[in-house]
Amino acid sequence: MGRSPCCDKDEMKKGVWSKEEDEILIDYITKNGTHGTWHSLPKLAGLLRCGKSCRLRWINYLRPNIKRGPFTPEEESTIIQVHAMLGNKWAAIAAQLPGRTDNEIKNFWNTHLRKRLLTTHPSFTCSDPVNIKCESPSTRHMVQWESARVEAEARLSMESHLNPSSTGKTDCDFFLRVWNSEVGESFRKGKARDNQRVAYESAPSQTSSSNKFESCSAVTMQVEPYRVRADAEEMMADSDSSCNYAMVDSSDPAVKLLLDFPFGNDIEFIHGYKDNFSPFAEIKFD
DNA sequence: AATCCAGCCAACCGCTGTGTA
DNA sequence: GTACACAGCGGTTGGCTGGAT
Repeated sequence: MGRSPCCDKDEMKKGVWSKEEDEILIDYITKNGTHGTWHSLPKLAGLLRCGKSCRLRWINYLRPNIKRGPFTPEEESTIIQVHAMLGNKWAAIAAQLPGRTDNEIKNFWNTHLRKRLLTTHPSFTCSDPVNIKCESPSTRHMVQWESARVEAEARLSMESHLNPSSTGKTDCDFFLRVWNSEVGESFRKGKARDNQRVAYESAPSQTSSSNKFESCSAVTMQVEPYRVRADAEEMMADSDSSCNYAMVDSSDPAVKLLLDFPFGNDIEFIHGYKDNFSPFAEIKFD
């Protein structure tokens, strides 16, 4: 088949954008929005750039609410943790950091975080998510997400149980925030595409996180883990008989990072309950 | 002062996913 | 079902900058 090029490259300007070009693009989008096609935008705006270039420039640099400057420690933690779960899904990671772009996060990871992790954890693998050994990416992600969600719910339920004065809206709901975000959404869509048989109710996004937290409580704690494992095992059997549900290696630095929450190490409180609801049941807790 | 080199980051390239005719 | 157009994503490149020699 073959496809016509997106633009006539000989006629197009490349390289760094000038201030004038930026102004033209901003002016056009301010007046007309980005509702048309990026393909036609440069022609309409009077720019000698291809549509892709305009889109990239707008998204990564010119659009409102872009956050510039160094990454905060909280942002770093978020990047490391989401990366530990998803791997090099920069757009998904960026969805967790308002104002940050996938390109910026990718660059930051490649120039700072990866080196730092390689220094502190020589065995660290840079692109793989948590080391659940399954050949099917969709299955692996399914297990990871469901596990993370269960653990987050458990954490919250336990915390509110131990601390009734808690509002239930703490930072330990990290995973649920992610789950309720674009990342979780894309995951759920991907899962639907995969046609897995797993009965999977629950779109947590149907309710607000805090509401869900208050309602899920102990029932969820008791039921979900078993269902998750059963579902996961069923999926393994369905999707790939050779797949080894060997679970994660606790020595994997990615797992350690995942478990190392940025807002206080509250992992201990689930130790006593790990057989009930830890998705990492085979991890040896210290 | 000149050169080299490594790090950073904006931008490009090529591929994939999705919608549509 | 097929071909195509387009948007979006992730990997890679190349120019710029600042520090070292």
